[in-house]
Amino acid sequence: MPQPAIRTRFAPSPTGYLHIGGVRTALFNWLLSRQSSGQFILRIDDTDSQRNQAEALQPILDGFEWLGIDWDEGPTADGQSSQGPHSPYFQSQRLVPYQAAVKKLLASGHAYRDYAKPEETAAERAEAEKNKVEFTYSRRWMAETDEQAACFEAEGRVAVVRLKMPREGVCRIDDLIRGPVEFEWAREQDHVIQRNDGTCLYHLASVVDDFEFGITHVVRAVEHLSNTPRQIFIAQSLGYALPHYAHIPFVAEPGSKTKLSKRKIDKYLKNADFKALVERGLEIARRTGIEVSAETFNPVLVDFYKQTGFLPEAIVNYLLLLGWSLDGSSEDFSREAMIAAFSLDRVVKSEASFDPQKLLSFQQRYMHRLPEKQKVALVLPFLQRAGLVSSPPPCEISDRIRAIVAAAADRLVIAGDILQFDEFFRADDDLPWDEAAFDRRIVQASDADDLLSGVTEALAGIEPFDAATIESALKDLCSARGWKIGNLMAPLRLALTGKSTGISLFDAFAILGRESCAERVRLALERKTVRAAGAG
RNA sequence: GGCCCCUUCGUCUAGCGGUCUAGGACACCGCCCUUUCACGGCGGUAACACGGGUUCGAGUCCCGUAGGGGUCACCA
Repeated sequence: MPQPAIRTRFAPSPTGYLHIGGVRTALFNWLLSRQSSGQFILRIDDTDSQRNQAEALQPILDGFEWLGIDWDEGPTADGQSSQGPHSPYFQSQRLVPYQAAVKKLLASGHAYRDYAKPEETAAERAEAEKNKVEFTYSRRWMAETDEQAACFEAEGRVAVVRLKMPREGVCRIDDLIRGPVEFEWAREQDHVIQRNDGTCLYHLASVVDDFEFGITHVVRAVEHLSNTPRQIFIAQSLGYALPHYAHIPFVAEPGSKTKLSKRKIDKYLKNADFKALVERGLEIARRTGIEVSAETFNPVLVDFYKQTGFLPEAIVNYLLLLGWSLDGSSEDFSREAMIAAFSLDRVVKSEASFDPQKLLSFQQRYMHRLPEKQKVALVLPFLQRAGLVSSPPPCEISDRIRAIVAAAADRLVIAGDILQFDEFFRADDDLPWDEAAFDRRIVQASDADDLLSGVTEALAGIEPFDAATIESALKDLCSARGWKIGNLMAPLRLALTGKSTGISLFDAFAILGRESCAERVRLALERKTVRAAGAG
């Protein structure tokens, strides 16, 4: 039996960035629409901002595109216009239907013109606060007739439009995730729906749009649960059929239950895992010449993942499981699988905290499965941005990248990690030395000279110059000279790469080639002499 | 503060009255593999917030308490 088409929406404000929690909300909406062959709509909630909108919207659109969350109706990819049967999808361009709704509400007596000055309502609030009683607006400056309005206007007052909320009874919401939730109408305030300059506010706009766009399911974060009654009041007063509501828990801070916010980076940096991820990203950014700070470049924002070379599939899979599960053990979901399996009734009710390590483990899994060819394609732009490889890459460099990607295997977790293998793309005399390790294993090691010169001699006779042959040649060398292979590895790795850890050393030999290896060993010995003299 | 929501290992979660001496994943700790670092294999530590009910029987149902969170704008 075909399911009725579900129309869902995600409504970002153009803030200039895409928040990871927002992505999860969007993902749940998207999934729901896709499994019913319905539509997912992107609506831009910009009733408040007059700022540079296109610019602030672009990162959001780009983020969704990168993640593969596509929308059927909403802004065009460049954010300049709308596409879809209910265009436009920018709230800033929908003043006419909003004002029509306000007019209707006014006519039916569900709203009224209020001529109070902001300081007058503020004073009423303060009074209620002082007396420790619940604030209920006196409606003293309410105008229900034109006559009353004229009177207030004669005093030089200007009106806003407020909802005339019920003052008895309860509002019952049958939430698809939380079950029935009740609110007393009397505790609701006469919310402003139209400002004194004629522009409309979010709640009114949102309800009108949800109706006009034919939204069947409003799936959003729990922080909206307590303002659902006023939206229901607006919808019912306008004669709209109510959409289904589903309030999902928000994404919480690492190790906490507080809502994840991009403003509290300093706090999250105290979490070791979060900090490690940020630093890893910052290092990649530094090497690729992106000017960023932890403020604007961190795992709360989607751009971080894009810029450091995460796989969108891994992020989406991780986010799917943050607050939803199919059963106790299924973790791998392809796009098709998650569309088929997702359901609102298996959304967890409590907040889920963001865990950078678990995200990383998903990334590792997806990277592990990625065909080598795709890994190479993923990694190349990072090398180019870092200035280690030209564009387009010379043929022999492509081979080298392929070889390094293969040798790096699972050491390459995010694409930007390729920059840890920069020594393979540098000139022999341009290695970034690990000074401390070099001093300890080569300068201060009495046998380093013997070992390294021994290798230099052996190098010439290795044929073919591949990892397996090199390995057996070096092992032969060791047994001939009575060395332990373990003692040889550390100084040799340092000489060849400047580092104390990395890919298999035999692979490193083969990738660098005979001449480079010989040259690097020679340079290391030369460097040892210089440093030993300097120390003495 | 009022109202509303939430509460199983450190974290994400399974559990819809008996099969739970609570299962899986990440992390962590051992061991194996190994030239380093990873991967992998094997094993281990670790949780039902508390108190009352209901019931033959409660992680599972009900009521309290505590804790956590959200929300109370001419923001969205």
